[in-house]
Amino acid sequence: MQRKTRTQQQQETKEMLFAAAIEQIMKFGFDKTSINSISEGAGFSKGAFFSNFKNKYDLLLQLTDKLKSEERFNLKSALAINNENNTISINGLNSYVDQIKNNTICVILDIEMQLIASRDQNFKQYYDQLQRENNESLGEIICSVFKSEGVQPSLPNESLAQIFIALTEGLILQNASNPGEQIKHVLYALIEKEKNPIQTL
Amino acid sequence: MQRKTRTQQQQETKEMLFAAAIEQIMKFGFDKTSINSISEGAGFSKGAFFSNFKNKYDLLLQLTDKLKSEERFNLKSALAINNENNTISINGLNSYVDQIKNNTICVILDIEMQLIASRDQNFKQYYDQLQRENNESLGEIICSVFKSEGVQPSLPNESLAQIFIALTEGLILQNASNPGEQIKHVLYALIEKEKNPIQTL
Amino acid sequence: MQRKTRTQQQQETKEMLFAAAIEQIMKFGFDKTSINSISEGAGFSKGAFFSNFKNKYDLLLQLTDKLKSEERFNLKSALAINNENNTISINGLNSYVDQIKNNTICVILDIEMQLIASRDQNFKQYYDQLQRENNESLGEIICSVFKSEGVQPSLPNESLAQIFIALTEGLILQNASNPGEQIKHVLYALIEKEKNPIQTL
Amino acid sequence: MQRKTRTQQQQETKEMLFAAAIEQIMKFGFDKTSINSISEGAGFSKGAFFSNFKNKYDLLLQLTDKLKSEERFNLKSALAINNENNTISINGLNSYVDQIKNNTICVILDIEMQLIASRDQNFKQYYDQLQRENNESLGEIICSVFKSEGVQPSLPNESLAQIFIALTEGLILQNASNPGEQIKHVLYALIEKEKNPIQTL
DNA sequence: AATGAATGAGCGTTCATTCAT
DNA sequence: AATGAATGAACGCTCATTCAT
Repeated sequence: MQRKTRTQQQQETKEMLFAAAIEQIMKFGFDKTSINSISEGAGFSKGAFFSNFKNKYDLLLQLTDKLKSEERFNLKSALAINNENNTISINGLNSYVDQIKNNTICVILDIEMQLIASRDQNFKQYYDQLQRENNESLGEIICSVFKSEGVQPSLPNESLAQIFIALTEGLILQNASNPGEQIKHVLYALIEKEKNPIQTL
Repeated sequence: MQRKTRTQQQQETKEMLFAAAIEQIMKFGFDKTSINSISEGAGFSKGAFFSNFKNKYDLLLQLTDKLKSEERFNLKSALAINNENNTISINGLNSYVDQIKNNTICVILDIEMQLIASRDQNFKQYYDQLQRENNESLGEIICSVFKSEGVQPSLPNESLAQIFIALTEGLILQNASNPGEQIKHVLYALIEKEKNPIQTL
Repeated sequence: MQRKTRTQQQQETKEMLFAAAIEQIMKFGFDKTSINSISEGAGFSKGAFFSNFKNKYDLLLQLTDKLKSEERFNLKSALAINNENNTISINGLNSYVDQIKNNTICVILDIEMQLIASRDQNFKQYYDQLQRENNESLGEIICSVFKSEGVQPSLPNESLAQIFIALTEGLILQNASNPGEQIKHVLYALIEKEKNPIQTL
Repeated sequence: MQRKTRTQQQQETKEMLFAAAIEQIMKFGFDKTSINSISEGAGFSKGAFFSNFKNKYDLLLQLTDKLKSEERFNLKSALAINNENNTISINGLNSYVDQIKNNTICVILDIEMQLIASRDQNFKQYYDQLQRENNESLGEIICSVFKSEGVQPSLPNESLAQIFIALTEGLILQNASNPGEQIKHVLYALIEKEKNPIQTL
């Protein structure tokens, strides 16, 4: 008796192709990652790739969708916990930052995607649409941290999310020594700023 | 009497190749930019390219060197003015930010280079060495701004530079709506933070 | 009670595959017609193709057989009518010519097959064997026309058939404006020639 | 001292590529002839092909142009001789027919091209334009033969040319036993027909 | 009988690089 | 110094074919 249906098996193949693609795009970049090496990295031949993706660009779209979905799931989970506790402490964000910090793969991949988006209008629309939703969740989370400190951010949630992402990805890309500490430093400063609103620089 | 010496002519050829390379790497990325199209974009044939660069990788090194040198020159100039005035006001940085903000080309190119560096150890060493010096100057400038507000940054100059770059490049890459404003917002917060040192979050 | 036996169903599948194959080979040529697109054109997947044909070459053989059989059937029918009437008038041939003229599909397909035959000895033998029999019938028919005009052709029947086919297919392939008229013009000339046997050019 | 200039050498390369292409398209057909095998057949690598042709379709266009030009040259030469003698005897055409008869290559290639034209509108226009001019010359030649027998053809020159080509190519494609004899047989008939204009079939 | 995932050879094409000119 | 023909590896992709279902 077979455990796996055909559909399951194909899903597994696709997951292995995704995994190999992520690994290689991270290592070599999208352009230098060949369909052949993705397939072989996943333990298949080229044909398996084309049974699962229409072409290389389709892989990019599906991979972006997958990664952003996972990101969305993680963010929504964090928000769900927030709803239970009614607040997210800075310590809560700390662990998130630390986790992201280690996740160089995601950072490099996301920058790669943003770079592709900056050069390909079609992909940009696709990427931005997925990113916007994630930014909303991320913005809410950061906003929550502000509120847990008793302040209201004067920047819109989207900006908070973008600043957070810029810092996280930028510092990791620059191989900065303590990205997590520095992100927290900036966040503290932004929260403190709201506590002392009398700034007239 | 010849107007241009041979060396001058070659230098001009090289400059045109650099210009074409910058334009195309920005538009298409390093991998998708071919030597042929760079050469033709500069008004020459492939041969001119190989008379000026050992190979495609050599172009990357020389281009990085060139761009980072120019950046260094700009930063040193800013510092020189600083030495005259003994300080750089936030307004001084403002104009720098505004200028960078418009300079999407440089940002995309620099991110491309950092991405390449993240995947190529040899290039990473080359890039980091050039970047380190620039970070020092940039750090000094930002430090100066802090001092002009009467405070001493608690972060090392290098971190200040890296945070500044992360914000600038990250926000531009994300196509954020007011990158300049947001960068300033963060900077003000960091300066304010130093004014109210009693943070114990 | 089942309407169709299994054999009937399979035969229907095969007919649909034949129809799709004819359409696509005509449109794109044998080499550029893929098994996949034939199958999908027939409303099936690749699997149906390989259940009905050993491989692509086998389709070619069976399709040739099918088309030549149908041609043979048509020719024999025409001959049968001839046997009743004891003669075929030129007008009888006219309608045949007119019908062929419109049947560009058959012409293109037949030329395709002859071209393949000219390059593939195995297929050539297969094709020639089928064609020879059809040429005999066609030759008899044309001979009949001569006889209906009271003359005996001096060319062997096979040559008459080959000339007739060469004209029909060649003129259609060249997109000549009135292929039917021209074919008749030539036929009349050949018949007239037999009426005036004193040619000494 | 070098005998061959660079341009000459490239021309020679191109000629060898043409020769190899002709040989292989004749043997295997256009679709089954690969750029690689053409190049290797000519003694070069793939790169040489792409230095001489934009792509495979460009080869088809240039090859068609070349072959039709040569054909045009031959036909014009035959007409020039005609102008000297003021007439072309049937014997003159005989030798032409005999030569064509042996030139199976040209026939197969031309049918291949007509088949491609029947499926590709762009190529059809290109081919037809070249063919039309050749048909004019061929029509004139055949007309001349009629005149040398003291008659005026009742078919337009273009039709005469098309009938002649249909017979030549069609009989050769069918592997008919004496194509030359049969073509002459038909031509004689057509000429005789003009001598006995009272046909009322 | 029919499906369609997977194979793997092969194709057209691109492109960094070499080198004779 | 610059040209551009030629090389050959690599790429994205197609497709006939196999086979477990």
